[in-house]
Order: sequence, then C-alpha cells, then structure tokens
Amino acid sequence: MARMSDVARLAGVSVTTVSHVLNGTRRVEQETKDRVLRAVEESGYRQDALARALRRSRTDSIGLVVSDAGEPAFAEMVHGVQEAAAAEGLTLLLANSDESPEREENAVRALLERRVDGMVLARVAGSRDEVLAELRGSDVPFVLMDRLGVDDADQVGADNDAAMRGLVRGLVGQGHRRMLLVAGDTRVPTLRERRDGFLAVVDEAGLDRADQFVVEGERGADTVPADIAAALATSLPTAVIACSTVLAAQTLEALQDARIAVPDDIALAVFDGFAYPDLFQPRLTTVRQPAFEVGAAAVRLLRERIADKDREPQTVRIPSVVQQRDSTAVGPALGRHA
Amino acid sequence: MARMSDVARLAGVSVTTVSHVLNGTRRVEQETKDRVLRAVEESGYRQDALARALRRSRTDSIGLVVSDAGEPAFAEMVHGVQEAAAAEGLTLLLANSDESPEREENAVRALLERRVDGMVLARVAGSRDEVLAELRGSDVPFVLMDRLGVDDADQVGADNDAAMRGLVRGLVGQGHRRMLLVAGDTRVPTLRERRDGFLAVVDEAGLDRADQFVVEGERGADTVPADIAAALATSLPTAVIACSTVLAAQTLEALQDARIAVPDDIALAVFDGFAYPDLFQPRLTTVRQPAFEVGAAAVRLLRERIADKDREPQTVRIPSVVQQRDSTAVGPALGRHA
DNA sequence: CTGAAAGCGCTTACAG
DNA sequence: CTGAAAGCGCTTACAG
Repeated sequence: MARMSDVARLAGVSVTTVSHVLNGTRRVEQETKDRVLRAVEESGYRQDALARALRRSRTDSIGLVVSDAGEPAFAEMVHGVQEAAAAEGLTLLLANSDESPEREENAVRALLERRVDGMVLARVAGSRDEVLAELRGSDVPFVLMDRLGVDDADQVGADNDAAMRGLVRGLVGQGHRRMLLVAGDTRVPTLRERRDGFLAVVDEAGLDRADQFVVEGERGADTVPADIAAALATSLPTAVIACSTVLAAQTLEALQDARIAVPDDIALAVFDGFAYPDLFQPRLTTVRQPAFEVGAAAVRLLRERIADKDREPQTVRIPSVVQQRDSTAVGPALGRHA
Repeated sequence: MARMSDVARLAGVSVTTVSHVLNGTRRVEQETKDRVLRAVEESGYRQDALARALRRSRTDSIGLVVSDAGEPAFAEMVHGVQEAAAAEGLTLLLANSDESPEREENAVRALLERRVDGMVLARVAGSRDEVLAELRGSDVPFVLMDRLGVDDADQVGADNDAAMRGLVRGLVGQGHRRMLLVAGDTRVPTLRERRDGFLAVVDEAGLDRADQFVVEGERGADTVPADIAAALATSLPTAVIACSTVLAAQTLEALQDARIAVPDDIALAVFDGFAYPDLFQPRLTTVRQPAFEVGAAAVRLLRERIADKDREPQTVRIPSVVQQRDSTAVGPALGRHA
C-alpha cells in the first residue's frame, strides 16, 4: 500500500503539502496540486484513516449496541442509524448484545477502545449500571435508543404512552370494557410504558381494573403463552392488545388454538406488528413504531451532543402511527357481554 | 483518558513492560505484573485500539457491505455476520449500499481506508466492476455473500438451484404441469439461480416451456404486479412460486385481488418467506434460506482466507429447508385442467 | 527479567 | 506558497 511519503516523493513535494492538498486545509499552487493529484492516482494511494484518527483524535465513527438485531423493529432501527450515519460521513460499528448484560458490557468496552466519537445504545433488559458509569467516565457522548429510563442523558424512542392511550381510548369508545393486555417483559422500559399507558386509560375511563387482564413475563422464562390461554379461557375479554411482534405472534397462535375468531369473537390490536399486515386475514390493526426514524433521530441527537457537550439532555419521542384495520372492526364481540 | 505512559509512571516501570503485561507477550515478574495491573485499575486506563492497530497493521475488524439491510433475509445475514465476528473477537463495520452501485463503491472505499482486516460483500444488482478490482488491488481479503457470480473468489450463499429443483420436482410429482414463477430481478445471481433451477426441472420433467409463466422485472421499474395479474388471468397455472419475500407479498396480493383461493384454486410456495408463516391462512409452504448461517459462514471463510492468502477460492452453498405447509396441499386446483 | 528507542502513517503548529 | 519536525499511543526488535 502506498503511503503519503510515496506520493510526496513521486510529486517532488513534502508530505505536508500532500496532506494539505488532500484535506484542502491550506492554499496550494494549482500546478503543485495537480502534481500531487497525479501522484496519488499513479500510486493508488489511499489515506489511512487509522493514522489520521490517531493524530486528530477523532475517528469519524460511531458505535451502535443493540440488544437484539434479529427482531424486526431493531433491524429497522439499525437501518435508520446506518443511513443517518452514512449521510453524516460517519462509519458505523455495530455490536449486538443479544439481550445479555455481559455481552453488552463487553461491546461497550470494545467500542470505547476503538475510540468511537459517540455511541448509540439500546440497553438489554437487565442492563448493568456499570455500563452507563463507564460511558459517562469515558467522556464519549452517547444516546439511549428505544430503551430509555434515565433522565440525565439524551434519549430517543417511540411515544409508547401516547400511542397506547390513543389506541385504548378508541377501543373504549367502541364500547370495550374488558380487555386483555399482553404486556411481556415490563422490565423493558418500552413495554412498561405501554402497560402504564393502558392502565392510565382504564382508570381515566372509569373501568374496573379487576376486569382487565395484564399478562407479563420475563423474557426467557416463557409463561406468556399459557397465561394468554388462561386469560382467554376465563371470562372472555372483548379486546386483546399485544405489545410487540413476538407477543403478537404468541397471541395469534393462542387465539387460533382456542378457536376464537378475530374480530367476530374478539378485537385484536398489535404493536410493531408484521412486515405485511395486509396479508393477514383479517388485516391487523397495528400501532407502528417509527423504528427507522428513531434510529435516524438517535444519530442526529448524538451529533448535536458531540458538537455541544454542555447542552441540556434531550428526550425525543417520535409519534407512532395507529393503522386501523379489520381486526378491531366493530363486530359481534362487543355484544356478547353487553 | 489515561495513556500507557501514565500507567508506566504510576507503576514505576517502562511502557515496554506495561505493554507486555497487557498483551501477555513476555514473562514479567509477578510482583511487577501486580503493580502494573493495579496502576491500570487506578488510572482507568483503556488500551487505544487505533494506535495498536496502526503499529501492528491489523485492526481486528471486518467490514460488511450489504445491499439492503432492511430486507428480512439480509437482516438475518447481518445478524449472522455480527455474531460470528463477535465470537472471533472481530469488530464489525457495517455499511449499506441500499442497492446503489455508487454507494456500494463509496462504502468499500471507506472500509478500505479504515484498514479492515477483511470484507464481506453482498453486491448490488448493477454492481460496478471497479469494486472488485479495487478490492483485489487492495490485497484485503474478501468474501462474496449471497450475491455470488465470480469463480475466482471466496463466496457463500444458499443452494438456490438445489432448493428450487427439490421444490419443483415435488410440485411436478403432485401433478402440476403449468406453473407460474415470479422470478423478479434476475440480474441478481440469487434470483437467476432460482429461475434456472426452475427451468431445468421443467425440461427434465418433459414439460412444455410454453406452458410455464416466468415473471421477471428489474427492481425499481415495477411491472411485476401487473405481470403476475396478467399471468393469472390467462390460462390459469395450477401452482405459483414466488422467489423472494417481496415477490411473495406481491403475489399474495395479486391472488387476493383476483379472488383466487390458495390452495383450492392454486398452489403457492414462497422463497425466504415471512417471519411467522404459520400465522397465515393457509400456512405457507416456504423455502427457507439459511440466512443466519450464510452470514456466519462468510466470516468463517474470511478468517480462513486471512490465515492463508494462497489457498484455492472456495464456493460454499448452504442447504435451504423446504417447509411443506398447507398452501401446496393437494387440492382441487390440479383437477381443473386435468 | 526489564528498558530505551524506532517507527506505524498521518496532522499541524512553527518558521521562512 | 512550502517544508522540517514533533507527536498521536501504541508494539517490538535490540540490548543488557
């Protein structure tokens, strides 16, 4: 590989001049410039970003640690981060903690060693405090994505609370009085926010909390399918809300097993949802998380933080979109308990 | 940030010794070692991977350029690459060409400047020759993933041909004589291989090529939905095969629009498929590409190439799994033209 | 068992 | 308009 000194020799100038030509950092006579450029061409020179970064103590790269790159919503966020980073001329270093606190810590450490200019982090469910401490101690700017929860850091996520409230108010408006919320692992802030939004509307509407079913359950210890089945078996709710794609799949399966028809026997709404909701029968009412935008916003926030270390921490909530479809169409389900 | 010289001063040793302790590269007296480790602890020292890489001319990182990180199959491959890289202690630099040849070229260049130890590349449809030339000229080992096509480089993908042959032989065995293949953009090797596998079985079974429908179409210029509709409208085929998730969605939509029932009116099989195929009605016969394994294998191949620059180029094909479901159940569809 | 010093490939004051 | 030289933070022959 050709180095800058090779180019300099070839062009009959100093490396100083080569550097300035390449970076446009000072005036260089046109003729000299041409010679340098020709030498670059001839030698196939390519700048060494490592050496450059070492000298400038800036790598023009950011790290992204995501808890589950396999899940569709996260895959979309990764995509959003990727695109926004590319648009800013930043290289993306991707790590996946796979929902393991230990791997998360290792990933953060590895990225810090790589001297990333900043970091975007979607924390795992049982994320260790050390991770944030380490990040803070390192002075590397960071942004929390999707999994929020501290208020003295930049963070961006969907407006889970607002979206859930909107959805549930709609259902209550249709006449639903007994609902089943499949909430999942509420240690995860996203899911906790959705559950709390649900309960808030239940209270606000004057419904009896005892009439509602809330299925929670830690990821891994999978009691959720059984709990859904149990809830469906007892005094039947008239509407079900599933709070993530995985939970939606489990819910649909439970409904099929129990031969409960949507929307005739029960209304169904899902969060995040499936890639092609219109191909389902019935078409599924879906609260779509703006995952791509969340990822892009994380990069924007990070850039702003890098530019100004001292500004107030920001929390950005990006609106979700409720797509009303057939699965919550008003049907006989409501009549059953009327 | 503490540097190695800080640690050395704190421990009362040379940076040489600190380096050797940290890397385990030579014997150091236990007592000295302890002092160094304590100094590391005390100073919160963290090795600078940049400086290290510059000196060793190895970054312990690999680059991945993917043509469409948003598509489920690619998202899974990214996941596979990510996991395998992490297991090898390699950091992953991710770039997305978003099916643009220009962005692809830029991404490759940026990763080369970052001095990655190797590169995994899923090329875009109209990928420029310069990209491969540049890669070869750089002497950085690389592996082609999913989008294969040159035989003097390492490459890994699904066994598209074999999977398609198996599927079509099954359909022919059931009695299907007129089939519709929704092949998509056959400039993409993956899709071309699937189409060719289809045609091979048609010939092998002695079927008339004129009785088969093959819908092709460049990505972007989207004539595919109309062509599917047209094929369905004329002398109806008894089986449809869609060669990707996107094509499967378009096909399902066309079938719904035309009120053609699966599997009663027509059999349907899809490649790659949807995240939860069992939630569809009917459950979809799916040829599942081992995307995660393809990604993992790409990293393995790359590591082997890095270890031995001179070995023969390898082409690895990973078996797909045909999941027979209800959408190709033998039904009245076959009788219609009997 | 340990250290002084060169060098990886750049950028950037400093000087002219 | 241009160049000599220091230095970013490491690793690693070389020497003892």
